[in-house]
Amino acid sequence: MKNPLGMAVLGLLLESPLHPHAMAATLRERGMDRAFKVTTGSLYDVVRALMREGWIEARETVKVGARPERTIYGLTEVGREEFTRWVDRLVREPQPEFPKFLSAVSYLGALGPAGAVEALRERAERLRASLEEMRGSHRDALEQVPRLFVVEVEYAVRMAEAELGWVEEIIGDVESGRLPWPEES
Amino acid sequence: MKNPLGMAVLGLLLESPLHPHAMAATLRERGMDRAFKVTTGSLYDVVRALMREGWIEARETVKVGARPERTIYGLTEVGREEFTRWVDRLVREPQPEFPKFLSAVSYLGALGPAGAVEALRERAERLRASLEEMRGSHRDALEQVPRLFVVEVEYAVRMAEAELGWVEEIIGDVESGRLPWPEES
DNA sequence: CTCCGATCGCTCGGTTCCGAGTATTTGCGG
DNA sequence: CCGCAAATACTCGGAACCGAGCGATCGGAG
Repeated sequence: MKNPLGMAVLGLLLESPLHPHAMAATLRERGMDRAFKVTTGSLYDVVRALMREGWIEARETVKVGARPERTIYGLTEVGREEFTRWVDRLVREPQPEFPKFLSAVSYLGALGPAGAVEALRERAERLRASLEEMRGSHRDALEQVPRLFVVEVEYAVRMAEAELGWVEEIIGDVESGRLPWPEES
Repeated sequence: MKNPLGMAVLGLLLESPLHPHAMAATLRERGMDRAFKVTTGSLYDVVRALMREGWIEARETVKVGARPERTIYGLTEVGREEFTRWVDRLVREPQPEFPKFLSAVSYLGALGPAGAVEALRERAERLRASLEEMRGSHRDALEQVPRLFVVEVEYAVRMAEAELGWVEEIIGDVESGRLPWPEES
């Protein structure tokens, strides 16, 4: 059980039993697909895995018309406990992560001073746009639900701001010569 | 070609031809394994993929003693170009990422106010430690190589600082009641 | 009433990932 | 000079991932 999508599923079932398709739909409706990579294929794999572990159980399988059956899953007692344990662990222990931008920055030199500035400028622009959007949906959401259910957006905003700040600073450093390009390249 | 490890490989071969094992060793020596997930299995897969694309080519296969053969790979002209294109793309376009902490924070509510504070405290502690370590290795590295080759550490530090700041703030908000827990739970 | 696009709900299978295992060689403490 | 840990170099196969596809149904425009 590594896939965080499993955590999302447990979190949903905490409220009420659901069938996989409904899980995906709900997750997307609530905008949680910004925090969890929800793809149909993985979802069914994850549900199967949660079954194997005994953290969820099939409650009933309903057949409406001639459509594929829907199997409705609910949380077990163990699942309820494991869910909190899971959240707790991920909050406590920073995991080694490998964001693509970190990789790219490791080879920023390859772009040359002019190229680097140009590319960073475009990133900055895009970051500003996505920040605007996040702030908007945060405002909207706050009118519907308590702040606690929106903290993850606040976190995302904060991180994006930090990145934007850094990008802008580096642009300045390159242009002012505080970040020189060594020789060749 | 999705795996960023491929980018790392190209970046290394830019300097000189290498065999896979040496790539892994060099990557780790330089601490680049903080920016790239370097696992042996994936490495050989990635190298094979780069071959398929024609971005690298086998230069020679040497046999020393009775050890497994080492196949030494070098960059092609195409590979050199694709490398910069790759870096450029990743710098320009923020990719949707799914850090585990973001997932966890989405369900912070599940821990209850006291539990959340406790867990966040521990995270803060660990973040401070890892920041200390990063700052140290940044200082050390700066004495050996130009700043350009260490910018990715500066980025990592900046992001960790932002996260730490946010975590501390949330702890404060929970304790002061600015982030209340709605009803039950 | 009939056609078409959207929605429903899931399966399938090809890629990708990656850790455990394998087999040799070198270095070095005793 | 013996033995054992560390380094050298890669292979293998199971697991995870995920998008394309599939077959059905529903809603509503004409």
